[in-house]
Amino acid sequence: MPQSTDIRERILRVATRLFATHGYGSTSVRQIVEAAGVTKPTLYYWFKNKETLFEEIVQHHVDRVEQLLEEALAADTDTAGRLTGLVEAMFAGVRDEPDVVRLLMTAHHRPEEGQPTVDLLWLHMAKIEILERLFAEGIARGELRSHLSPNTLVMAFLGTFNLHMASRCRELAPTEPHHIVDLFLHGAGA
Amino acid sequence: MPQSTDIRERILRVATRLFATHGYGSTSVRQIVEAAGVTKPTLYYWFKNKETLFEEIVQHHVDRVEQLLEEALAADTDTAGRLTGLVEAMFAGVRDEPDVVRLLMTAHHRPEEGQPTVDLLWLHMAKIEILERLFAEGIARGELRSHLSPNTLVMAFLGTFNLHMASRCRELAPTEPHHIVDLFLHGAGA
Amino acid sequence: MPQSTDIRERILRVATRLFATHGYGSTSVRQIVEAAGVTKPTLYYWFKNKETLFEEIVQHHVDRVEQLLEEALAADTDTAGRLTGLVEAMFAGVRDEPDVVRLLMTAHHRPEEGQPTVDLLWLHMAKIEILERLFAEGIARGELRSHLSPNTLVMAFLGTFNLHMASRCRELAPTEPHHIVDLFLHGAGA
Amino acid sequence: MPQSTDIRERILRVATRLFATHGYGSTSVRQIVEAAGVTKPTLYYWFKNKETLFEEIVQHHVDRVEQLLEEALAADTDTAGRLTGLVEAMFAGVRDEPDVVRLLMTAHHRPEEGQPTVDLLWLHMAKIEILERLFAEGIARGELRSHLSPNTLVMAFLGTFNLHMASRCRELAPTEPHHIVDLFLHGAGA
DNA sequence: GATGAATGAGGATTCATTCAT
DNA sequence: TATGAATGAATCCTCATTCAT
Repeated sequence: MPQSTDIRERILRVATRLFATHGYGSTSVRQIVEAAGVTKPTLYYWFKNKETLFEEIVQHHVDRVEQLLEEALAADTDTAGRLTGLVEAMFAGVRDEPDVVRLLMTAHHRPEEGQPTVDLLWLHMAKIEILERLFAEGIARGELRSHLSPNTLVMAFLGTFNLHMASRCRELAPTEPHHIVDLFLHGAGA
Repeated sequence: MPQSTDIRERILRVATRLFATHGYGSTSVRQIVEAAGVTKPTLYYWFKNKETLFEEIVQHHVDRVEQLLEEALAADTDTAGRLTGLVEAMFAGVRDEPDVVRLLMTAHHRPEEGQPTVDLLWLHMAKIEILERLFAEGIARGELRSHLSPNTLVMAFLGTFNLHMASRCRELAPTEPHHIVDLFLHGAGA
Repeated sequence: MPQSTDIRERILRVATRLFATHGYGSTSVRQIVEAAGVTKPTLYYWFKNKETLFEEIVQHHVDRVEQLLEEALAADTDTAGRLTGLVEAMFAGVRDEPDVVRLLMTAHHRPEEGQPTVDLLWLHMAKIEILERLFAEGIARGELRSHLSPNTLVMAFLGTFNLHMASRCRELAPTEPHHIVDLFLHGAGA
Repeated sequence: MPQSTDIRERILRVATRLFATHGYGSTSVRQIVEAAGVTKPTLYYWFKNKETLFEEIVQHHVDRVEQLLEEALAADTDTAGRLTGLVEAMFAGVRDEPDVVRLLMTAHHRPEEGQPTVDLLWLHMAKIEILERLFAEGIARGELRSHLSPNTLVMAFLGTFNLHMASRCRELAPTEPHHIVDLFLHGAGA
């Protein structure tokens, strides 16, 4: 029945994979429609053009990431628990859709000079804001060192975290989240 | 006489900027030659084709990064000092050539299906290997906690570090390297 | 009930305007249906295809023009009066549907090589025939110079006439028809 | 040698014919390059795009027409002689390049909504201005009736003239120019 | 060393048209 | 009657690349 929407979803799925694999400019509309098993006019029936298709994909996943962040912040535990929960949720998301990380790492490109569609900076800004609230609460509760700039904290946690997800050499071990948060909270020093 | 090499360098410089700004596939040879003020046959005189031009650029900067890593490792101080020196050196490099970070973040794309030219993974592998040696020495000297997997350490440090360089919102403060290393060594916990 | 015919008429009206403005080949079916507020299958329900839609429009206005010509010829006055009446009637028609002149001036194009749908020559042939009868009568009555070829007369009158209608810079003045016919009959010479 | 410019000229020649035959929108770039025996990139090497190719063609012939008009005006004879010379020169031009008339009759279309590239009105304005000077001189010399508006004179002469050139059913007879001017000056009335 | 001119292949997008509903 | 969804073929244009000079 919802055959129609299925086609849209299928296009989105294969486009995500292709954009993530080859990048925006190196992915042709022909590649997308052939992989999706549809014709070119069908793609243009559902999407205005290649660029808005790309933007819709990016925006969709950006929204999902922010949602995960909000949920982690809302958990009823201490900072360590919240951070662990966040990492676990993100790892699960990556496990389900492995292409997304790569896609988001390329989303800061501007297909057309002029309007910065989805900038990596902007992308991080949203994440950063949410994380800063989390860390501010942690400091207020006395669970985090107060003399560190919140931004420095965010950079350390988010960077660690991004790199873990980007480098999927080995499968993400279930105990990994604990180690990551442990290292972040207690440091590497002896 | 050095006129000739100047042309080559100019092509490399503008190509770096364009590849970093638009990505490999969204940068055309025409854009490059127009920005460099040369003609297309001139570019093809100096470089085999677009792909090898890209690879040469990437390889050049990868080599520079590895060189910085090696120098940091060779410094005659403790682990904290080495890490601080590394961050400072990298920050200096980014200050001089801001496009490079963006370029390297996109270098994991495969322009042509099949031959993985310059893979992000491979890129990190080299970095990781060097850093792992640094951390192994730190553990051997008793300066780092020994129960943490070296890989986890690398991910935390490298990720933090990458993100700092990628987000050049504010100018990198001179005291920043110390804070970064401090946080890495002593953790965020109170 | 008349709803249905309204749709047909609306399509004809906007198609006339668009064909006249952009020409046959530069007017797309999408433009027409969007301007008419209908869907594409609706247009194809009422008209076989784009070409027959165009032909029907052209034929409709060609018929109207010929009708005006016949009526002018049938008037019960001398040649001067008939010509004046003809110009007046045509001016009135142009005032009501200003797009038509432009449309007919482009109708001599052959959308498809091979089948000359509506040829300008053919269009003029019909007009010319009728006008030639008018002038032949004028000569027979001794109202027109007899040594001029009827064709030359037709060309002079029809050309003057066409150009007046095509150039709608200023509103067509009510006294204009008299001047046009006066000039045609008595010449520009002192 | 001038092989290069030859290609440009060949493109212009066949494009003129095709635009005149099918109209701007119904002539494809593929048709043009195939008829010219070149490839598409070659056309785009010499011309920015289809629209500027069209505009250049139109402008070229508009310029030629205005030049003929100026020359006719400069002739050292009376008004009748000047008009006859003008008609003869135009007929000669049409004989050499028969497509041009049809082309100019379609040039009032606006390929893209917004900027009225080459408008028929504008085209006529230039012609009209020059002819009005010619007629003004004729009136000043007492060779033309003075109570006729110059604009009416222009419309009559230019329209007659246009139609003669557009309808090339039979070859333009050498004596035709005299008849045309005779009719214009002395009128059709007995 | 460097270039004007050319090309085969492919880019994104839209065309006129139709089917199943 | 009317439409949402789909299509093969064509649109204009640009791609990376090369050759003769």
